[in-house]
Amino acid sequence: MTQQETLDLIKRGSSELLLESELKQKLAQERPLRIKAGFDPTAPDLHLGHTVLLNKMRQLQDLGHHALFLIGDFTGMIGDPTGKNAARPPLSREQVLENAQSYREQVFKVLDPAKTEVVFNSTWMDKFSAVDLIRLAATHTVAQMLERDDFSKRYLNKLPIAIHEFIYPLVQGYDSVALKADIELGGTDQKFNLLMGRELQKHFGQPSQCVLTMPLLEGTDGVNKMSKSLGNYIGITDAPQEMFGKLMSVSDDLMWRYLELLSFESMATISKWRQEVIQGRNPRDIKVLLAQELVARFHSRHAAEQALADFEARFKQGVLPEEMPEVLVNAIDGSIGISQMLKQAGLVESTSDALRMIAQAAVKLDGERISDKTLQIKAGEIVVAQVGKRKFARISIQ
RNA sequence: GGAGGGAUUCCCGAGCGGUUAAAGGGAUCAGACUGUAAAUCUGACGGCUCUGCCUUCGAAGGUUCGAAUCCUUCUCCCUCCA
Repeated sequence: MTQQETLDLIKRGSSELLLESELKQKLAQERPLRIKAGFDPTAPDLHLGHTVLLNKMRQLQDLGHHALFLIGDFTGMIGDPTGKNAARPPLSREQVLENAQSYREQVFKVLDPAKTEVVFNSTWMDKFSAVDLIRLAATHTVAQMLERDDFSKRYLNKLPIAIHEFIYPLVQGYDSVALKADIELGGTDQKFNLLMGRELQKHFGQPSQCVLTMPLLEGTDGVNKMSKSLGNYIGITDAPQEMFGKLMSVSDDLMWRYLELLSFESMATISKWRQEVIQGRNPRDIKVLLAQELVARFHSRHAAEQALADFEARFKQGVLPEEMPEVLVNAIDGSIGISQMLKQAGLVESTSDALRMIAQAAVKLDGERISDKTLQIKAGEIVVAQVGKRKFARISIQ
């Protein structure tokens, strides 16, 4: 592969590469480059949004480079920055380690374990003294900090910015110094922090890292970036059926975006599909291909086929899914009210919610629509309950 | 240190003594329609032992027959001056 080809491969799907000329020089050294990417220790459930970045990291590993999977436990232990969101309780050492383990399990579905080093920034930050920190802070001015989009917006809108929030980018940047990173990967929203790494490396007499930003993947709502807290995510540990279903529920427009950022199909194939859809092919068919590819990647080929079959049976023919949560529910005096049962089974949020769902004709028991909200179910019975289109449970009454 | 402004249900945002579980919008959920899509239409959207009861309007007290609305103290945020 020529250097240009390598470079094109690295840039594929990315949003921005800074600076290309420096990366060329680094590549010319023909040594494994140190690829850094940082992760928050608080959200151990990886979703497809994370995999955009991880796929790129994997690609670099396949080119022979060394991945540094950084868990920001130091920053995580400080807690949530914005006073607006209810203060997030700082994580304990145990929680951090637990989360890190969970990361490992998930991340190696994408990354090559042999070429990955998992590191924690507490390793060096715990040794930082107050003086060190002040010196680090002295490298930048408030005006420079306010260049960050997030800060300037909040400043303009008269929203609070806590002092320690300024520390975050500095620490993140310093991580690059500590790790002697050659390239740092991050979402486009991370650009400021990534550039901070460049500045600080220069300040500490190191060659500056290159910065490769990846586009942010929109969540299933098609608007906001995929995130767990917004509930618009598809987790890589989601069950095959769930993953399949979530992918199928994505809008047609968003489907193309997902193909571009998540599929390993060549760009040529994807544009061919796009052409076919313009000529009348049902976009649904393409979505099936996407859903199958991803389920197969995170589970298995078999699971993907199973999920498709299940999907078709359920929604084309209205058959109940084969697998659903099994729940035990306790009756009182030999029977239980329907709303109580649904609540205990976790199909609705509250009794009131249950009553609402019944009033809205959303509840089915063994396929029969229920309209009687005072219905009692006897102990010893086993019923298949459905609320809405997607929520099912096989409930045993005790 | 001084002066002023603000905190409303998931979010934004009305309300400024009773008709207010609290307008409107967004998000969400359900039903219809479909390709479990989008768009659209309809409805729901604090909790419960549910024709009634209980708890919410930053927190705690107080005034009142009655408070999200008035008073006091406190907490937090923003702006300007120093």
